[in-house]
This record gives sequence, C-alpha cells and structure tokens, in this order.
Amino acid sequence: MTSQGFPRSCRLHLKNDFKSIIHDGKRVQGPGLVLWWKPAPLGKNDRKMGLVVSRKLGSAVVRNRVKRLLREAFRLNRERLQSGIGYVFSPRNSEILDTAASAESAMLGLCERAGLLMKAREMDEKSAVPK
RNA sequence: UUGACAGCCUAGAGAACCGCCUUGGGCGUUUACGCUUGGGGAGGAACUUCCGGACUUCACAGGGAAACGCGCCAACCGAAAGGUUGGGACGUAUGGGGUAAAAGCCAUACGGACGGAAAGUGCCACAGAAAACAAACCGCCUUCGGGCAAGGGUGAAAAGGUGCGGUAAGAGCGCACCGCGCACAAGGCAACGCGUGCGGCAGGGCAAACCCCGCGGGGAGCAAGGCCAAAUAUGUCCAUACGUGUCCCGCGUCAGAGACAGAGUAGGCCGCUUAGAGUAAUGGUUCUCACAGGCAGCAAUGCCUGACAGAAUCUGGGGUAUGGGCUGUCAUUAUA
RNA sequence: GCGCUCGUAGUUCAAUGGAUAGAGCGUCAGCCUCCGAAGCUGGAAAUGUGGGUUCGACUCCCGCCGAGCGCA
Repeated sequence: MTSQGFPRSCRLHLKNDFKSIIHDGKRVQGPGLVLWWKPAPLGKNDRKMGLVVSRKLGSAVVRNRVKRLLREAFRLNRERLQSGIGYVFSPRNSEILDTAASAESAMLGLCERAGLLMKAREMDEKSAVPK
C-alpha cells in the first residue's frame, strides 16, 4: 500500500537539488519529455521526483494538467524505478502528454532507455512500449 | 421558429478504489515523523493588471505649483474608483411635413472622453487665384480712372443659404423666410431653453496639438515590511599553552577548544487568511444517470466530445473569454 | 504575484498627422559566364488586431493579442 502513496518526502523541492541534478546529472530525451537523473547522496531508499514546467508549454491550466498526469504516472510506477535516484522530468509538448496513458508510457520509455527500470519485463511489453 | 439587444440564474450529480494539501482529536514518540479518526480544499470570470481602498514602508513644519488623471446636467448607490436612472444639446439613419429643389421644423431609433476655438500659440499636405491676413486666376461692368464678387473650377473645409427687389455690373445694398451673434426671458433644481427684441453678420476646422478653466492629486509596493539566525570574516573578554622569570603576579606572542557583541548571507518564521505559501494541494481509473454539442440514420437509436479557464496579502469596480437555462423588448417566420 | 517596456517586408532599422510607407542584407527573375562567385538590371514582400478622434492615422486615444525585462 505504501507503494502507491506519494508523500512529500518523495518530492524534490529545494532549488539546489534541481540545480545539481540538471547540471551534473545525465539527460535522456524522448518525444515531448526530458529526464535528468542523478544518484542522490542522502536518500538511500527513496526515489525523489521533481518537475520543471516551462511557461512556454501553455496556459496555467495546461501546465497544471501535465504536472498532475506526470505525478500520477510516477506515483503508480514508483516501485519499479531504481531507488536512491533523483528524477527531474520536464515536459516539452503538452499535446503528446494529454492523457494519463500517454504520460505514463512516455515516462516509462525514458526510464527504460536510461536503464533505471527494474525487472518486470512483462509489464514493459504490456504498457510501456516506446514509440 | 430564428436573430439582435438588455437583465437574471447556473458552472453536472451520485458511487467505488488509489492518491494529494491543510487542520482538530486520539495513539506511538524527545522532536522530526508514523498510524488512526473527523472537518475544510479554485472562479464567475480565480483571467487581464486598467482604475480604487485597506495594509506596510520611505519622505514630509505649513502653503503653493508642476508631472499625471478626469470633464454636459440632476437625483440615487458607494469609503473611493465607478455604476444606475432620468433629462439636455449635438451627430447619424428612417419616416412625416415643407420646397422649384433644399434647409430650418416634427416624430422615432441609434450613438458617444459631450468644459473652453470670442485668452494666446501652433498646424491644415495635394489641388486651388485665395486656407484665415482677406484677397482676385478665369470672369462681369466700365465714362478706361476704376468698380464688383454673381458665375466657373479646386478642396474635407472658400467670408452665410433660398427667393424677390435693386444695379453699369454687382453686393445684406434693401426686404421675406431660415441660419448666426448679443440682450432680455415663459419654463426648469440644473444642463438647457419656448419666445421677444436688437444687429446686416461678427466669421472655418483641429484641444484623443500645446494650452486655458474647474476638480482630484506624495513615492513605492506583500518579491512591501518585520523577526530569528548557521557558516565565514571582524571586535571584546577569558582559561590554557609558550616566552621572560627560581616561583607567583605582571608583560608579550600564536593558536583556539570557550564566551559575548553588533552587522548580516544561506536558511527559517511572521505578514497569511474557516483553500492558504512549499517545485507550489484541489488529481487518476471505472460505473450509473442527467444536460448540451457533433457525426451516422427515415426513425427508434448508436458512437464521440464536455465551454472559457487554475487561487498566492485581502477587498470594491472596469475590460475581455465562454457552455447551458429563464424573463423582457424589437424584428422575422409559421399556425390559429 | 507585483511592476515596467516594446510590436513596421524573411531579418536589422527609417519615416512633422499628408501623395504609391523607405534603405541595407536576404529572396525571386533576367543579363554576364563553359558553369559558378562577384557585379549590373528589374520584381515580389510589411505598419500585430478591433474600434474611436481627424478631411486624412505607422504616428494621437481606448480595448484585446503577442513578445521581452526587472523585483526575494
């Protein structure tokens, strides 16, 4: 049951964390979404996640919608991601991410290309086929 | 039935599971945190940032002025910005009336930043003789000295308009009607003005050009502002260590492992909210029903979609975007 | 969030309220050349949008739309 929760401790909210992950971490780019990731020094068991949404993406409604969908996708798949990593996602195209399923597949596709997706091969083929 | 305008209402409902923010109680617990149980959790425009106000801070004896903003009148609402209603003048359109043809006049509808052009300055391209000083290109008349501004044409705008008289030709030169100005003035709280008299006529437009008049009017804005405060640097004190010395006091030196100080960065807190501050919650999946729109269909019905838009100190307005419903007025169509 | 500035050809900039909105680079066509480059000649191409003031608006006024900047 804790696997589906998404408490505050799993989010990034310090400016310095964002800076270090984006500046020093590795970068993977997919259609409409960018991922930076870096092993976090302190959080041993947690995967921390943050979002960077530019104002150029759209209006406040569009930005909120994309953020919620990406947060929901991260929440549902948190257990399958490698722990001890700080993730920062940045959407670049709101039209590709306009449903929960497409947001989830985009996120999992990026994580698989980054080699951060744990086991669950069969789940991959079912829901997270990269385009 | 459809459309336009005006006003008002509303912003899908219910359920299950997985989650988020905030807060009260209980339990574990030193806090952090975790578990459990209740409460609350986007809008009519939260958008825009176009005007107000509260609040904070800086400046300021008092007064005047400037920048800037506003501008027909009255009543009402309001703290103010602003709004509502009614009225007036003006403009446009339609109709009536009028005329040789027009205009003035009347009615209806619509419009709006609607003080002042007779305080002063400035501008008015091209065309045109001439664009605000009045003059005269063609022209008209002539006793050849000169007189005239009717006609032509330009322009957005040309020194009142029409008619009659008059004259060498003409002209408000004279008269009538209209226009205009001034004075008085029925009426009206007022803006305004029925009307009367006088004047042959002053004189174009632009003030969303400078400006004048009247009224308002200090600046910046919660990222305001205030409080706490690591690290580092600085200063003061002090024990210890070392040097001097036989030892203590004293004096000097370096380091700090210490204490304090004010300033103040990272960071935190207050400001701050019966939503409330932080990468910033208000979500995801599924089912049922309702409403609206689109597509297909003769129809029953089926499928798809769910307007504009997301709080960040609070609050009053203006503007703009937009799904649905109701009422009223006007126009239109159909039926009776 | 609060405040400020700016929108002219594809781009960089001009234009007292006045005639057909101008110039450089770019682009297109032609000439030149064996073919190109350079050069020469010619053309296309714009006032963000909707109203208002004015005889007349890129210019003045108002509302939208779109960019950019500052403030801890």
